[in-house]
Order: sequence, then C-alpha cells, then structure tokens
Amino acid sequence: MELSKNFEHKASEEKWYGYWNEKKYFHSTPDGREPYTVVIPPPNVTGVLHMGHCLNNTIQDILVRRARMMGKNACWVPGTDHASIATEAKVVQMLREKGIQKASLSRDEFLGYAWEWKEKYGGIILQQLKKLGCSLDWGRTSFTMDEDYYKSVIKVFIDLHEKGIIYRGLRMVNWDPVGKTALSDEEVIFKEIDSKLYYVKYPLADDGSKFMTVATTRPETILGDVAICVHPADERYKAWIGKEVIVPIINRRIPIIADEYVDAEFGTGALKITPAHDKNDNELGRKHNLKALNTLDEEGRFTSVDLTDENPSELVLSYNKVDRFELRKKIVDDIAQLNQIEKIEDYKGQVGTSERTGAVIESRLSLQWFMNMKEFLNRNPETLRSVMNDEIKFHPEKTKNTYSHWLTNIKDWCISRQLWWGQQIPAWYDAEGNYVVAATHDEAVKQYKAKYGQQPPNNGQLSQDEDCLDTWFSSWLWPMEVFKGISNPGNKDVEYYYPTSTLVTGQDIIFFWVARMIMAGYEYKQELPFKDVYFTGMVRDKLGRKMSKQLGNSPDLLELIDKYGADAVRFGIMFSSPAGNDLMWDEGSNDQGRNFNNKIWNALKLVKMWEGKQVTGSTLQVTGNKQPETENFAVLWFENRLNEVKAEVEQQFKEFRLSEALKTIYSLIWDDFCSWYLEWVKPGFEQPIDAAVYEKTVDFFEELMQMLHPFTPFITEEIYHELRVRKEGDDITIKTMKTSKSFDEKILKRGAQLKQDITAGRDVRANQQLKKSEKIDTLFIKTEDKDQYNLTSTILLQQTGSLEIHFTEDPVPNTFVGPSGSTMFYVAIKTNSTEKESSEGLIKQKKRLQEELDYLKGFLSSVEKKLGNERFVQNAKQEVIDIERKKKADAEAKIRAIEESLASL
RNA sequence: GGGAGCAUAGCUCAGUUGGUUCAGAGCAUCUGCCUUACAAGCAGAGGGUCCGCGGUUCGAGCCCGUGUGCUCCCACCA
Repeated sequence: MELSKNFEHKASEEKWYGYWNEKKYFHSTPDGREPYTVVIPPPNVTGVLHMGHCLNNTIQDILVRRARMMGKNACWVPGTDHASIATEAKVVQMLREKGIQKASLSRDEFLGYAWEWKEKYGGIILQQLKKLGCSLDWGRTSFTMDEDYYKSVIKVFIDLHEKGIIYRGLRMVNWDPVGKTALSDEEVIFKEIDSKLYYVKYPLADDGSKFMTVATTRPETILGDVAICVHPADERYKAWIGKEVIVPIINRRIPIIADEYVDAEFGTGALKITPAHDKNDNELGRKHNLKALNTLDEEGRFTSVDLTDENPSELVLSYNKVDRFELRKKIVDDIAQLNQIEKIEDYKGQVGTSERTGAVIESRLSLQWFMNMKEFLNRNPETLRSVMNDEIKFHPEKTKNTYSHWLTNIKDWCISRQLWWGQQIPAWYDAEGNYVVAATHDEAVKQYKAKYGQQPPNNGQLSQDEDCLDTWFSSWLWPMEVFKGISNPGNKDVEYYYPTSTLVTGQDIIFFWVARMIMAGYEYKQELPFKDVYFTGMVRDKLGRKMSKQLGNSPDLLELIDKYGADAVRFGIMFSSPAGNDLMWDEGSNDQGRNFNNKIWNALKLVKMWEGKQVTGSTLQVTGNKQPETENFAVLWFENRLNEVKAEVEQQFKEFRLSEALKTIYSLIWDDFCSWYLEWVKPGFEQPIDAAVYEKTVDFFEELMQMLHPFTPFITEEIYHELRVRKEGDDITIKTMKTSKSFDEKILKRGAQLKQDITAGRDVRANQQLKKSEKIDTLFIKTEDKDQYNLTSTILLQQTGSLEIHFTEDPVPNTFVGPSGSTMFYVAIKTNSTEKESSEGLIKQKKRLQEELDYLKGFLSSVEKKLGNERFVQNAKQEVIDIERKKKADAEAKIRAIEESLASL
C-alpha cells in the first residue's frame, strides 16, 4: 500500500491505543518477572488535563514503557483524588447556579449531588490521558473515595487515634472564611500585599489626657483587644506597665503588660493583644492569662457574642454581620471621629491566603482534629534517614534539603475540614460533647459503654462528627491502598508491587504528599513506598510566567494533540524539559516534534522503496572476525554506532536525564541514520539494493524505533508494522529491547574520519560551485595511514562525487585543498566550468587556507608555551603531557601541509 | 529574617574528576539549493569578556572568596 506523504497522527493514535487496550498490554498481574510499579499522582477528580499533567504523565509513561520493553512487569496505576475542598467548592458553585443553597440541603442530599457531579465529570481527565498515549493499567483505576479506600482511611484514623497520635483540641487554626473550613499550614499561601499601618491612641484609664499609641495593620480586631504589651526593658514604657488603657469604641479597660516577645523597634513598640484573632497573641494571651474575645464569625463578619457582658453600645451592635474588610474601614472612620488615629502609614505585609479559595486566612480559635507529627516521626525515624542516605533517591538532589528542613521543623497537622465531601471523621458524641472514636455507630456505642460505664444518654444515640478529613489524609495511603494494602493487608498484589519503583510528581507537593506517603509507608508497611522520586519543575510560558487560567497562557492540551499529534506534543515537552527545573514551554516545540515525525516517516518511505528491489548474492558480513567487505562499511559502522549510543542512553535513563536521552536518540536517528547511514547504503537511481544490506537496514530501523518508542509511542508502533509483516502479537509496545553490546572504537573512528572527509569534499565542491552532475576528477589524500581507507574509499568516492582516489605523501600542486581531520585533501577537478571560475575559486581558497593557517599557528604557539613551561611539565600528568605533544606534532604537520599547498597555488 | 538554587550564543539549555581542537547542542538568523525519502527538507555560514572582581593552581566555564541580578522554599515582627 502506498504510504501517505506525512505521518497521519489522528488515525494512528486512535487505531493503536484501541489495539493496545484490546490486547491488554497495559494490564499487569503478578508473575515471576521483576515488577516496575508507578502510581499516578491522582489528579483532582473534576480536573482537566493541563500542561503540568502533560509533562508529568509523559515522563511516567516514558519510564513505564521503557521498563516494559526491558522485560519488566510494568504496572502503572491510574486514578483520581476526591480533592475535598476543591470539589466541594465546585459542587457548591454548581448548586448556586441552580439556585440551591448548600445550607438548605442535608448532608445526604448534598453528597447525592456531589456523587452525581463526580460520575459526570470524574472520568474526563482519565480519558484525556488516553489521548496522550499513557500506558496505564485501566483495570486498576482507583479513587480515594472508593468503598474500600474510604474504609482504609477510617481504619488508619482510628488506629492513629488509638496510638495517641491523633487528638482533638481547641487550637488556633488557619480559617478560610470563604470555604468556611480549617486548613493545614501547608494549604496557606503567603502573599505580599500593600496595606496600611494604623497608629491608634489608647487613652490612659487614670488620666484621659495621656495616650498609649499602638500600631496595627488590623484595626478591625480592636474590639477584641484584651491587653497592650510592651518590652520590659523599653524605657519609654517602663512607667506604664501595670496601668490600664481604654480600648476605643468599646471602652474596655485593659492592662499594659510586658513581654520580651515584643519588638521595641517596630511601630511604637507597643503591641495590642487580640488572642482570638492572632496566633502569637493567642500564645501571649495564654501565658498572661488573658481572655480570648472572638469578634469575627466563621464567615469573617463581625459578631458581638463574646461582648454581651459589656453591654455593647448601639455603634458596636451596628457592626454586626459587617464583613471584616468593610469593618476595618468603618472602625478606622469611627476612631478617627474620636480623634484617636494618630497617623496612617503605607505598609507592605505578608498575608496568608487559602490555596484553594484564595480567601485571606483568619487565625481562629477552633476545636479541630490534629495529628502529632513529631511523635509520629519519632515512631518512624526512617522517614528522614532513608531519604538522606539515598535509599529513596530524590531527583534532583537539592530537594533533599527542602524535605529535611520541613521534617526537622514539623508542626502538628490539622486534619479536620468543615466539609462534607470526603471521609467523615469517625468520632461519635453524646449531647455533652463526650466522644469515642469508632468505625460504626454500633461499635461506638460499645466503646462508649466501656469508656463511660453507661449507655449513651438520648436513647443510646450518638451523633457522628460532622466534619471530614483533609484530602491528603487519604492520598498519603495511595501507593499502598491502590493495591488494597490497608484494606486487605498482605494480599498478593501489594506484596508484589509494593514498594513501588518511581514516583513522578511536582516539587510543590513534597510536603503535602511525598513526605506523608513516606511516613505512612513506614508506619503501615515498615517499608519505603518508592525507590526514586523524580520531581518535575513547573511549566511556564516562554515569558517565564506560570501557566494559569487567569493569564490565559495555558494552552488547551487536547487542541494541541489534535493539531500536532500526541507524539509531537510529547516530544515537544520532553525536548525542552531540563530535569527537575522549570521549563519554558513554547508552542514551537511541537513543530520540532512534528518535523521529527515527518523525518522518520520519510526515512520509512525511502526504505520501503527498496523493499521490492533487493538482489541476493550479497557478501555482507558485519559480524564475526572476517574482514568485512568494503561496500559494507556503512552497515558495520552503524551497528557499532548504534551500540555506542545505546549505552549512552542507558546511562542517561539510569540518571533520569530523560530530556538528554531524547536528544541523543534524536541525533542518532536524524544525523547518523538519515543523514549518513541511509545516504551511504542508498543505491543509485533505479538500482537494486543488496538484500542483506536491506535486511540490516530494516533491523536498524526497528531498533531505533524501539529506542524512541517510550517517547513517541504511536508513530513508532506504526512504523514497526510498516517495516515488516508482523505475526499476531508482535508489537513494539511489548517487544523486548536488546541492550547495548560492545562496540569497536576503531570502526567508530573511521566512521568519524569518513564523515570529515566527505564534508571536506563537499566543501570544495561548494566552493567551486560544482553542479551535482559534475564529477571530481581525482581525490588525493595525503596521509601516513592509507590502510584506514580500505573500508571507506568506495563510500568516499560516491559521496563526494569523485571518479578516482589516490594516496600521496606529498602535496599535490594545482589542486583545491580541504583539510580534514589529520589528513589533507587535494581535489583535482576537470570540468568545463572550472576553467573560467578557477581563478576566482583559487583566490577564495587561498584566503580560507590562510585563515586556517593563522588559527593553527596561534594554536601551536599556545601549545608550545604550555610545553615550554617547566612547571607544567613537572606537575601535569604524563598522559596530559603526551596529549599536548601530539597536539603539537599534529598542528606542525598540518601547518607544513597548508604552507606547501599555499606555495603550490 | 533564615535557607536553597541559578547566571554560558538572540532564545532554551548541555558542559561528568580542573587538562584531548573546550567554548558546545537545538531553535532562531543569514547564504546557496524545489538534488528521484523529506522545503515540516538539504548543504553551509555567522554569532559568546562562560555575570563583575579577587584568589588557589603549571593550568579555571568547572574549585574558593566576594559583589550584582534573578528564581524558589521556609518563617505570620504587630
């Protein structure tokens, strides 16, 4: 069948992905082979594929496909994360658009909508991964809220509670007033914002004419002030300590206290203490036995509930339900009315925002569930040790620092969220707030009886905690639970596939996810969860900006795949992807991918043209000890070259230098195979090709496609099937790759020399503007080792378009000269056109030779200087000196040859 | 405030233990070519004070110090 002009990616992608799937090539079951396991970092169930996913999953697919082709039992597990806060926010939004308020729904009703949403949109991102060609084991698709998974999360919670690692407590937490939930420290992102520093005057209680001025960025919290704090050594305020001042508007008398925490240099050196709305204030408050007066509700609006004892004024009551930012303005205005604002300065401050909703975080006192991470880490010291001693290898290595820093400064993890979408906390309460932790109500009642010695009041009913668990409290079990390692410990799958091999993920979730998976691995499997972690950088646009929906600089991946083909997109992103660094992505890289595909496709077309034109009777011998025939040098050389590059690529894979591996293969195919090898074996126009050479060429092509296949799976499978008629089940996806064999340096050197010689010949041709039909009469080669040309002279003649080749030891007068490696080239041209152009050509060539000569002389003098330096000769290694001597001799020989040529011109 | 990383051609980046002609690759640019696989191509060419300064060394893109400029992480000085 006639091949299309270019590679047609659409048909090919559809055909092969369906075929691979049908053949279950990506499905893995435990067997005698060595496993290679990768678990996908589960994307948000409602997410869509973006460039970050593209990079991340392409890398995983490359690793998995390569492992599969190396004969390992490769298993790549797909799945999604329920992403509690993100998904819940989306569902709430969707309901709002329908005119339904979350507050008007029961928990079950809400979850009904959420599951409906999940069923509808949950599979999209997985379908998109198929488009990208990802060889995931779809039979193992997991979801962090699957029934078993859910139970496992609960089981772990109960277990850690029993071990005393999980506790409930009233603590300052990061509160998201938009999501109306607590967040862990990791979910808070600090941003620098322009704000104001307000200097507020607090009158002294004893003497209303005197004021204490306090600088604050948050005047809206003033009504919650319970003290003013100064540094004990601050001379300005020593006399004030122990006295009282009056809080503006609310007119509360509060003490002036002293604590070394205060920085006398900042603002006025006096700090107002609001224990209900600031973490540090809260600590100070506890230390000095101060009350915490809450003045903001869960939505960040003013509330006077804690102020009722003080008979709040009309003004204070008028603040009720006013949003915190509006409140700030109002209070500042009202204090200004009282003449108690001294001044307002511009100020740049850090403000915490919610990772998911973007809302400014409030510190809020709240009863939440926590995990004592220090204690947990003490139980599992391997968590840090295994990474630091490279048992778990981080790539790039610098990420180890980040990891160790976080672990050594680890804080308690707030794991409860005031959300419904997620695993509901298995704690059960009576009306008084006494609680037990258990998986079911029945179990809870039993425990209650044991703990409190009686039936739960209220007819034996306990009510379950309304909150659910942080998403990461489920995803940290991912590498185990996708193999049911928690819900069904010791099963065949988990024993075979765990620990997994490589984790590929972003540096941004090293704490959220990677660290916690390692801890969980040691706690529940007494083993590391993976052996290598490959951290990808961030995908940025070519201006270096993060890709984001807001900026509109994030391309639609499916459109790209449609336009360029999945192979080209994969190629593009890998080609511009330095390991572990951020990558500047530009749509142009897809062009390069497409061009490369086109190049390979055309090579296929060329080879296919020879298919029917083979003649047998070949003397081809490329293996064994016999001296190969001259005309088969091309085959001999490429075989060696292939093995050389294979070894290189194997090393690059070992070091996870995937981008470089791709570049190496790219150059092997484009330069060595297409530009050199195929030209060397290409028969003349309408001429037949040696059948054995043809077979070897197809073999090479096949091996090249195997090397490339992990990067661009579709075109390589397509070409594999075009090259030969295949038996059922003979597909590149599952074909085992041959590893590198030894190669002969001598052959490679001759190949390199041959390339140089051909280039030198072309150079002369180009300079003398020879037409393709015009032949070089004689090629003179001045060399001391003419034997090295035994194998290559035929190719040399053909490739330079020469009629004859002569070896000489002397310069050849009246010829054109082209230095090539360690030899000299003299070209005698006898054509109609040369005579009229030769004088011009000679001048040109004289100039070039002169330039070459100047360079060589400069080079020689630098080498001579080096060798003339006694200290160099004394100190340098012998081999370095020998190299310098050889450089000197070579340069001298060349200079002599060029001078002779110049003289003869 | 603490820590980490980066700086090499117009752009994106390689450059391993300090020593081969080491100053590289791809893209972009320029010059020739529609040569019977490929113009999405072929054959060539130009382009760099290896961020500045100082040091170690026979020898530094590479090691040390220092300055500058970027990036990231950690840390709620109100």
